Amino acid sequence: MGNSKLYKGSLNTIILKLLDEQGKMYGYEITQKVKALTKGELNITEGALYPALHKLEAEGLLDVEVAKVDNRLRKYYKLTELGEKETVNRLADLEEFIRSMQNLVNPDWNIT
Amino acid sequence: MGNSKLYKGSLNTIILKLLDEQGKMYGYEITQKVKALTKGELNITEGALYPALHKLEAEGLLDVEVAKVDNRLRKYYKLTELGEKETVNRLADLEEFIRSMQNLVNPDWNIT
DNA sequence: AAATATACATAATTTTCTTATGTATAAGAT
DNA sequence: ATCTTATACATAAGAAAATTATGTATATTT
Repeated sequence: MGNSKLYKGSLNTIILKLLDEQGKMYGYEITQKVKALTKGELNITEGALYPALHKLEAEGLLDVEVAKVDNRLRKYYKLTELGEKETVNRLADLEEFIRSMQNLVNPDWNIT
Repeated sequence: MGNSKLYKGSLNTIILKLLDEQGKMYGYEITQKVKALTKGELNITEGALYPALHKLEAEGLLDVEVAKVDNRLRKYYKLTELGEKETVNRLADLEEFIRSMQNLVNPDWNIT
């Protein structure tokens, strides 16, 4: 579980990537999705997620839409046009970073 | 270049891995090696490196040996026995983290 | 002679998390 | 019926780990 502390710096990009894929998501949904996709490896804490969403919104990368489901509040986020452009860049950076890390840590891995 | 900000949390493991490979290295050498291995992608700043080395030494994972080459100071670091054990664990964690990130960011990549 | 490279170090600041705490509703378990 | 867990948001305090700026000193290249 030591891994939960290793994703620093990439949370924003993960959020953008998921929203790009899924169209729109709400916060809690994002935490569950990441948990599922990583088989429990990455657990995004609420204390990290919500401030991150607010910041991305403030930067103009996300739009928010409030909904009420089962008498409970949900805030659906989706990419703005600017957000879509930024997603491409940040994703490219993250992918390059991942490749670099692999090269350092395990040059034997083949990525195809 | 945006990448230089993305390696948070993994610097210690990178240092340990390199020392495991190379036997012993000094600080400046580590920065150059990482730069070379990643083709300029990852640039470890001195403000990050030296405190990291000192901390690893304080934790008992590294031993230091001072040398003078060309009238200039060098501090060679190498893994202690404890350091070697820790390297195995942290490297496994980092590899798992990298795989998780790949799954999130680019599930199409095949790692063989 | 000046600029760049080598080689260390630390302090101030910023970024980005974790942990703790709070509110509120719904669903499942005892 | 009550307690626990899940859903769903939020923020504040603190810690961790970087960046940036600054400092010292020697060697090499221009």
